Amino acid sequence: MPAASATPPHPEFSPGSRIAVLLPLPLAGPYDYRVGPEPVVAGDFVRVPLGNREAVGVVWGAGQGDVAETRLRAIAGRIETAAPLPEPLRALVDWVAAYTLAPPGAVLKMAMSVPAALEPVRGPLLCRLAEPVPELRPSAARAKVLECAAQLPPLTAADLARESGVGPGVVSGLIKAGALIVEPSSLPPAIAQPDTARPGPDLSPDQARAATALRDSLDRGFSVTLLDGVTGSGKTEVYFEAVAAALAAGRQVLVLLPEIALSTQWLDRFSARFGCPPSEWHSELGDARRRDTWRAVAAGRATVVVGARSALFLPFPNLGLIVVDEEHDGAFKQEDGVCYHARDMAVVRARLGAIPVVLASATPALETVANVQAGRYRKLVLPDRHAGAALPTIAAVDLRRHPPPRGRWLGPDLVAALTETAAAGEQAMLYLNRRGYAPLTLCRACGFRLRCPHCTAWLVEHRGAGRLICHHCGYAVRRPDSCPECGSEEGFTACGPGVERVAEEAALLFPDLRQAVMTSDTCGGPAAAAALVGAMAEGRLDLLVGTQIVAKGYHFPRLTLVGVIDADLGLEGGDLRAAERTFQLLSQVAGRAGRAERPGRVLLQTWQPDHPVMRALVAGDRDGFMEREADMRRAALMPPFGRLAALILSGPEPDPLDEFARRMARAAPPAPGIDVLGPAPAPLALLRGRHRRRFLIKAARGVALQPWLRDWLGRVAPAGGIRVQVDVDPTGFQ
DNA sequence: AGCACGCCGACT
DNA sequence: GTCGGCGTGCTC
Repeated sequence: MPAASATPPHPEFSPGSRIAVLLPLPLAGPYDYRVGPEPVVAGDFVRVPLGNREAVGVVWGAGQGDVAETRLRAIAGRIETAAPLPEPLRALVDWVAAYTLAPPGAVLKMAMSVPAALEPVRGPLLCRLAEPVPELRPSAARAKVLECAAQLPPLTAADLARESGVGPGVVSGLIKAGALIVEPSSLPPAIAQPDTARPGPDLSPDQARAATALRDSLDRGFSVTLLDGVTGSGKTEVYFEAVAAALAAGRQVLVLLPEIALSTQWLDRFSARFGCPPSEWHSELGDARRRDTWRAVAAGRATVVVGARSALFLPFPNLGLIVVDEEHDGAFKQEDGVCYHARDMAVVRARLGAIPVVLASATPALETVANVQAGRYRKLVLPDRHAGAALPTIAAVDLRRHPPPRGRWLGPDLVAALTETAAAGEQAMLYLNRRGYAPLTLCRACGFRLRCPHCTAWLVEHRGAGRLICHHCGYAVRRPDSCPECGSEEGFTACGPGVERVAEEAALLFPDLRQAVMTSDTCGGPAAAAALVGAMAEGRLDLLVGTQIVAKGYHFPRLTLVGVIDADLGLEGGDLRAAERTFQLLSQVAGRAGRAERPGRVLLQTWQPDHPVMRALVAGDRDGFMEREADMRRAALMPPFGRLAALILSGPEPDPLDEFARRMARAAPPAPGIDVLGPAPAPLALLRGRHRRRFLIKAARGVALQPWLRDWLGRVAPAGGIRVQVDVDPTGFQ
């Protein structure tokens, strides 16, 4: 493998010495062990005794020595089938653990997510004839073996000897002489290698300039480049050129996408460019594919991996480029377990591996924009849509002046636009970021609202599934016959719209249109999503009604109208990033319209057409909007101009939880530049049957937040089933 | 994460 | 009188 020198050598530890082994468990740190009779190197996977069982861990470095020599136990053995965990990945594990305050072993667990990959390759070793058979001293016994090997399928050495009627020594002699080749019976599945020699598409001058700049960054160590291009500007084609160049240089490439399971169009484009699909990495992968892909990455056989955020922890020995596409997308933030932001950690991984990282977006995150302005990230701009297509026109529809009829959600302007689009034989999309039929159901007699017994949330009616469902814990019930509160059998009223209800209304108004609903529940798997996307792209549908998954990077050439049912939806609930996120989502949805010859238009139904988000969208003033957002955050010393951490306390009973929260508040060590806000009920005060309280910690930019948090958390010990979760740089409202 | 140790309800 | 529930604590 060329350029293997990119990975520094692994320090070796001799037999009998004391080493640190990190186990994929939520322990405070690595455990010390004694090296057995064989030396090991840092990164080696080893089996170690742990209590009365055995665990697999990774040699992390020299022992720390804080455990008595007499308590030290010896390593049970080295796992020989796996290459050592590459140094940059070990460094990333330590970095992420220190930054997120997660136990290092919990982070390592993400890098060892496929235990089966470390098991020895199954199946017996089989012998087959070498081609060509080398010159060797002939003998009758050897001739018999060679004849059998030529005529029979591959056999084990013992079987081959028996079939040939010779002793086992003859066969092993032939193996030693190179006339027989021994291979495991279950060969790793072959992975098609991308063809970098295939010519890429014709690039516009802007695209070509950006592609050249990205290619040039490949052999210059660590760098971060924001690829900032309007929707439909061909960012993918540009970074594909950098991918091709990295592959041609013999390096591996990682592309992170927010929702890989739904990215069939991306996969098609990759195959069209490189002649074969990339390796995929996401949670929907089957066990066998996961295991094979992990091994292929570790062995350097998988050269391009496209994956969700967890792909960041794959054991690339030779990574040369990382791309984070749709870098602004909230799906890159992991909210449970180890809370990390894959975009930011991709930047760290790139720095630790001394390689470039490309962040691509039409609506970059404010954090990224600030990093560009501070000179930490470079920016490449694609100002125009590809192939002469124009950006769609965006108009706000004032629902105060032109409301839909009572109980309806499509206003007269949107209905007129849909009529025109249908008459022109073009496609339309209706966007509402709310799954199900209705977000709230209440009793006709007493007004009681059906709520989840385990969460602070209303039950959402899913009429298609015939259920009321909690979107937070998955609790589902059939619609009750009588009110659980007053017992009335008068029935229930559905309040507010979900996509199902909008689709129902559209079907009523436009019975001739071929329509489909696209949400995470209607397209359960990648195959169903691909089918819907394919039907839309090929014009077998006229109208697509969907949640935010319809916004994700799809290219529907015949789509000219996008209607946003409730543009204000994301603005509720004092979230720091509500405006920014709404702007990004609506820009992304709007960007689906008019991507080919026909111009596109977008109607935003809103109750607040004067809101800065709506004004900016209508005026196409992204940069002005982001500047004003930045000004507000700067004035409030909020991220990225200050730092934020959230502490979520949860427990089975509210009273002990509140008592613990008060104890925590008293224990907070005073420090200049750090403000502790709370405790307060967390935004979901009850989730999955657990009560939740939240602290927000606000710190100045230069303050070392993690040591302070560690100090604080060390002063109080939760008990009675109470758990404390730390989220450094929280993004959602948790 | 496992697995053991340790204190309170329904059984032979 | 025991078998077994899962709460708390330890594993180099």
